[in-house]
Amino acid sequence: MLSDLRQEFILHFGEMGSRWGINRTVGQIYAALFLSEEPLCADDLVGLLGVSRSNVSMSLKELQSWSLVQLKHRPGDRRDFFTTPDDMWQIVRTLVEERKKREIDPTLTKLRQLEMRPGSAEDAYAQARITEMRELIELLTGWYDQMNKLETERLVALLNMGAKLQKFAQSARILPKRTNKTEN
Amino acid sequence: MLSDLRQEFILHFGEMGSRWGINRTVGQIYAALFLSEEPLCADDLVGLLGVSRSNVSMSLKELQSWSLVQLKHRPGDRRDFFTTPDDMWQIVRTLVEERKKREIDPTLTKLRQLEMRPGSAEDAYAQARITEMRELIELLTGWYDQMNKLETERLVALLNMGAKLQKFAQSARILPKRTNKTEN
DNA sequence: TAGATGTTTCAGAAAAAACTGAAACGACTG
DNA sequence: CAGTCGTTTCAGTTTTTTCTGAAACATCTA
Repeated sequence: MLSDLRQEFILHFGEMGSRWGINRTVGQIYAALFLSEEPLCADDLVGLLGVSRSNVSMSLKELQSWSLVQLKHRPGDRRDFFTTPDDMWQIVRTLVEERKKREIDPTLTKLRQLEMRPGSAEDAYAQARITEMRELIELLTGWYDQMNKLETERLVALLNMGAKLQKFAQSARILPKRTNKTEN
Repeated sequence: MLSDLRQEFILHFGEMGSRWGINRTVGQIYAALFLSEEPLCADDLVGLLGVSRSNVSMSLKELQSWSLVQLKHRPGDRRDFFTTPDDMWQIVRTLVEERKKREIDPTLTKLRQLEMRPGSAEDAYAQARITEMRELIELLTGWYDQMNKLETERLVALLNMGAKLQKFAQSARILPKRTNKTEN
């Protein structure tokens, strides 16, 4: 039912899953869908992966909440079929977007909240460190938002231009660090 | 011993840890070190976090394997003290580097290996998909390697130039896709 | 070398996460 | 409405991961 090639790919993503925050079955289901030209339904996955029906159901729900799978329907068939988007770039964008939402945004919120706190003297260093972290994250996410606006073609072109981009960076004027002093 | 502010930060990173592949104690220890102006020793952390000595020991080892903490020694004191690097950028670089090593590189290896396989007809689609994934990952990591070469100052300047970078991308010539045909 | 101080290891306990089967549910269909 | 087909939920079990305390180890010091 499943060629060695696909088997191996699927198992790899199952294992890999645990290094991310993803559980094995979710990883395997995603991998199976990714490699399948045809949409698959829950029972297909049960057969392919040998896990329980309910596990498949839960895992698909999880994948849907990540917007990583698409629901398809066949005319005259009540079952839900699933695929991954054809466009790999779309997949990457979704993945980054969702991870940002779940991993970065809550942290940013927390950091801002801690920063606001009227700080006792003993916390001066900690608060400075928190600010530093917040600023860095904002810089990175802000930049990411910019990149995300580009259409895929331009983005690919940009990524392909590693060397040229380096040159561009050379020309970038480095702004003096902002200090607390009011400099005139 | 631990102000509310720091307490909260530490707990947040403990929770957050699980969304990454990191366990709670590891996250908490890292957070505690991050906020501490002074290096801390294992027993300090036991006191601060209320976990067992051996847990702290294991977790510190884990953090060391990630190169996320630095060992310090005080003259005339046999104990190991730990800090996080002062430079946030260094932290980010390390983090990305290590995650790449653990999460991307093994996958890339596996993908290449599967791609080489003499493909049976039924695997044609799967293999095409694998190639697509491999190429995309290579593009992204290749680009990352370029960025990683920049000194921090230039990198920051570049990141701060979101808008300008967009314009730059506009000007980027979009190269025609490479095909198998030998074009003259 | 005996003792003091600090770190690491490891087998088992505790906690958390993943998974299952069975039952509930929902929505069409004759 | 009764039956069919498919999905979802959930209490309980299994598996995995994390954590602990005790013992082993290592190094310095009197």
